[in-house]
Amino acid sequence: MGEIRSGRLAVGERMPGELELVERHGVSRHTVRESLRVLEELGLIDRHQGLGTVVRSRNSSPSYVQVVKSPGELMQYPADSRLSVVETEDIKASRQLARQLQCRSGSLWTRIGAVRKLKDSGLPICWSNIFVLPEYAAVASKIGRSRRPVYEIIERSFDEQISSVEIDIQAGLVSEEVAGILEVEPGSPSLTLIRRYLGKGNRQFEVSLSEHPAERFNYSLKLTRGWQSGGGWSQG
Amino acid sequence: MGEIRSGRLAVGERMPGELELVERHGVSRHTVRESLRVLEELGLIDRHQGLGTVVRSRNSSPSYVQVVKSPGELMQYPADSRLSVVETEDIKASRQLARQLQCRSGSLWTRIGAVRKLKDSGLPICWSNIFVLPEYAAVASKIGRSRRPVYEIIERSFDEQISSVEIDIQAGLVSEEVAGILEVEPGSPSLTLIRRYLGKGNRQFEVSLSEHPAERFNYSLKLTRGWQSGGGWSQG
DNA sequence: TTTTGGGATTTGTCCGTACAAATGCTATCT
DNA sequence: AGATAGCATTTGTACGGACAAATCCCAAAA
Repeated sequence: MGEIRSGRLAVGERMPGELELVERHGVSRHTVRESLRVLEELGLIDRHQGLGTVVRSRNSSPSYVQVVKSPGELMQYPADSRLSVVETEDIKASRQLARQLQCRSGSLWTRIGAVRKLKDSGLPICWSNIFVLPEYAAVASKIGRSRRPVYEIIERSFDEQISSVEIDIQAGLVSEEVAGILEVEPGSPSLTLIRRYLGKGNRQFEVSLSEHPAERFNYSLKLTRGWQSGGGWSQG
Repeated sequence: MGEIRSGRLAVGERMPGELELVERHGVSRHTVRESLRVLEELGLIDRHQGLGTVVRSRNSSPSYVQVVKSPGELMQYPADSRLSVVETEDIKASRQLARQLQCRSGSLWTRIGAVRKLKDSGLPICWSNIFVLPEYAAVASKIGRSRRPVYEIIERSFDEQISSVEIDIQAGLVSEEVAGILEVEPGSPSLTLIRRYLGKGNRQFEVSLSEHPAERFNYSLKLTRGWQSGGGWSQG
């Protein structure tokens, strides 16, 4: 019933209108519309009132997805570890820092220097430079009071909601500055994570630069095979 | 219009039938059915012909997803780089190696040692120990002949299909053994990726241990907010 | 020449009808 | 008591109709 095929049309081309498909296939408009709805949900077509239906893609594609319940899961720190603030300051991003933060040179941030330690042993597992928008500077006083990640404290304290997270992972050597805080030798290997949190309007509201002694932290991810169907996804 | 709420019913309970909802809300059956279809696609209800509609869940949950078209995108190497085989051998996994490969101690693998270099300058960007099942050992002769990743060569050459990929990321220092091949000082920082590829029946068929000089490689990922809807996902 | 308004076309929303398929319950038969 | 058939209920599929909203094109007016 109403087997609609877009195989003969190029991507970007206009499909026959609903009423033409009704005539052509000898089915009701209801049936045509139902078939088109499925195709749209599969991401194969775009439908526009007044304009018509355009081919978007010839086939739906398999993909691979990693899914986490919350960005907090991305941090992968032990539950019995705590972040405590060491220092804060208001800064203007230098060109070099702007490159790391992926923001405009000269833009204003509040920097919060903090160390994360295991609760029982006091072993430090990371040193973080957390940059937040100045309008969120008050978050500094709440860090360490709860186990919530910083971004989440911001979400709850201000009118903000995460839309995406970007993470860069690099290897390096612990500098003299940070070696004492982390209780390691300067020059020992470290894993650095730069996490950029984007909120409403895709505005970047927090960037965390976290350096971890190599033997105290590593990072894992898992992706499973899934299928894209027009703005939606199914896991295989 | 046909605002259907399942808030008052427990999971597992039967919802009012379509015709009852028609009466109750004073809309047509078409409208009721459309609303129920959306709820079903969100995974909140299960509908059964002759039986009725059952509540499956109270809410759909937000999540965060990273989506890539193929596991090849995960490798993040420059397009103009090539992998070339240096050595291969059949091995039995020691206890230490088994821990890294996450396989049984004593299990058999074919190890393929290979270096990845930039094509033009010949600059080495990574040293890989690639472990494949012995039945896939013949893949070694195909590496370097095409730009396809190893797992994909295996997929195409044998009856295998990826179901998931697991990646561990660690920092360390380049050893004497590998320093010459990578043309860096021993003890300089490196980023190591352990990639485990699982195929049919979730059987692990390839594990790659790849070590990169820190300044020649880093790793990025991006997750965006999405919604789970009963076996499917939508990006926010 | 540019702008505006009207008409044609197309998809979107909601109404109604009819019949089929699936499920469960009850009554009757063996 | 167990099996079978019929009926009621419920969802599934497809038909048709009417009107609204969005888009584009063309002709007329400024």
